[in-house]
Amino acid sequence: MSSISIYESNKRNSSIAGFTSNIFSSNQLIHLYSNHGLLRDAQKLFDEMPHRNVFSWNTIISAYVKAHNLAQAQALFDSASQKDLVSYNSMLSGYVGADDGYETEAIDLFIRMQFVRETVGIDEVTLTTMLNLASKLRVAIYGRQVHSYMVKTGNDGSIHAVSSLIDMYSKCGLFGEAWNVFSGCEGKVDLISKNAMLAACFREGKMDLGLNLFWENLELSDTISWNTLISGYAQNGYGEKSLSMFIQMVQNGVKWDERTLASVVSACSGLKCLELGKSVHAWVLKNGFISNQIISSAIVDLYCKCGNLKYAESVHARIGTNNPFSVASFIAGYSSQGNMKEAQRVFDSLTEKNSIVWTALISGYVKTQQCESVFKLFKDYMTTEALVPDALVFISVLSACAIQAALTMGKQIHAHILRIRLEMNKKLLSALVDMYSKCGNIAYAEKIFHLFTDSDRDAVIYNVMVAGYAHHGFEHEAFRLFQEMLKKNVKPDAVTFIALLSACRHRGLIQLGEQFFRSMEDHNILPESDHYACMVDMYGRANELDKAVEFMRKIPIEMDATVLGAFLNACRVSSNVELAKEVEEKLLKVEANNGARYVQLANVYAAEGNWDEMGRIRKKMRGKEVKKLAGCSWIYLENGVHVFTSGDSSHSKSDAIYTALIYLNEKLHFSSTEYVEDIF
DNA sequence: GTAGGGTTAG
Repeated sequence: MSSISIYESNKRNSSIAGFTSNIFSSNQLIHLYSNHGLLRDAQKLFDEMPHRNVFSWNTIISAYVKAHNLAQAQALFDSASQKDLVSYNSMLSGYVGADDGYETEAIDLFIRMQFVRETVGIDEVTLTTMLNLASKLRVAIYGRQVHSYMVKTGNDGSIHAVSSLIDMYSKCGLFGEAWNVFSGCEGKVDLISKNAMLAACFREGKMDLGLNLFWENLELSDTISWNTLISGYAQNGYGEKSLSMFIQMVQNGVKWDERTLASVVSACSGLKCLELGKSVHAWVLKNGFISNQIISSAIVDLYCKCGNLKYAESVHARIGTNNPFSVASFIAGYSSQGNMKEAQRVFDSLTEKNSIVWTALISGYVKTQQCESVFKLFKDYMTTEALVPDALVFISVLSACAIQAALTMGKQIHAHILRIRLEMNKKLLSALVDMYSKCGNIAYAEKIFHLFTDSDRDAVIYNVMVAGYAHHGFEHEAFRLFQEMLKKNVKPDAVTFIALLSACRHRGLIQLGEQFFRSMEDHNILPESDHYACMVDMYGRANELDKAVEFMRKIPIEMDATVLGAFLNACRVSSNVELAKEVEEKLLKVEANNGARYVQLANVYAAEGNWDEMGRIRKKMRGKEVKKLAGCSWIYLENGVHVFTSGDSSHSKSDAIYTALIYLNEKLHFSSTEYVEDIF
């Protein structure tokens, strides 16, 4: 109604004031139509204008940019009889803000602007728009170049520039640079740049820094600031803090919106808190928020994370869309239940696949240790996907390489990452260190570890390197690095101690192991079953069954198969069949379907020549129809992977292979004899 | 006097 009355008054004005006023009011009206989504009316009015000025052209171009009709915007831009810097900037922001696929056009237009710089010019709007392109592409070198361009042309001072720079550096993985920009303009920080810095802190996992920033100047905060905190905590795995921030937000009388709600749902999923999630779901249904795609896909994710895929399917079906985010949740949900068939099915059902679903499926195959499927999918991803390569995909594939000890593949992926100049973030570097270490190349792992600057070294990367040293038998290096970690005030976590305790158990360093275990309390880390299992295994390997028994008595948590299995091993080493029998019952209660456990049990009895007991276990195994997967070795050749089990003769060239093996064995024998002779 | 650029959700 309001647009009609303005149209009426516009007609009246034009009859009084003539052309200039007519152009002015028409421009305003076009803008108004566009803001209300009435693009046809806007176009009609534009077409009917007897005279237009540069504002008319810019307004109609922007109208099409806003409506995401870039083809039409571009056609108007190309045919416009009057063009100025605003026309260029409007078109540029259209390309940059497009959902996908206009990056080249944006760069081309920016280059063309360099040629008309004398007449049209380039200003801060142009450059902040280009910063957006850099953050969208996550390519820090572009962002840096634009930043220096801004400095050179004196376009880096305004508050618009500051928030864009913070956002760009943060999204490109350069938190330190973002912080430098922020702290370099103290005094004139506004709400938006503060919010950008808050988001940067939480993106980097620096929650305390973000929280301080938030409370320091509470007057300078709005719904977006609160939303940033609530979602930031949820995304970093602090569901409870996220929910308590939401409560504080309500208590402070701050208006919340749909984004707040989406984050609250995601906090519930993180906590696997089905009850609370369900009540939020009910509330969402009652208040009509279910039509919001992001909220409803967050609810789908909630049910998937809680393992209730039936509920998730029904919510998904009711929304009835092709939403890639919900599909990614299903893929993760089915993967965590080991059901890759269903995961693959929902993936295949999606017509338009984004990086998120690719990442979800690939990491699903990694979790279920189906590495060949990972490599095959990765090939498809690289050849069919026109998207910006996602670091998370590379991280997943690198961990598949680590599982398979596929060094050549890992090296190729590393080279590829360098070639496409993917920004090396911490997670990617950690994945590389882990890959090289687990593929047996500790020297390369070390090299990459040293690429981390001191301030970049967090607990995760230290853990990877400490574990790497431990696995390669360099326990002194592992302990040294742990000391360094403490000295640099990096807080060790549960994983750190698993690495340290493993180093001790492999070397029989009982006293040191006990010391590490006790010191966990000083670091406020509660031992988990893996730690207990490490300790039991340590005593077991050192033939200290008494100590293992004593330790077991003190374990305050319910013992799972890892701990019991370690104890069983200790019984085998100390040839104690009686205790083995005791633990057998408990072990088969908690893990009745793991074939490997039966074999382990049978081996304990067999080692003592107790064939009756062994036969009994074998029978038990048959009755339960459990199988143990045969241990195997494999080799990568040009045309793929070849898997061998002991005494395997199924390979088409097995005769030739065994002949070569006999020959190699002889060679090996000779050389090891020579080696021994050298020493003595 | 009108038109273009900055922060938060799955």
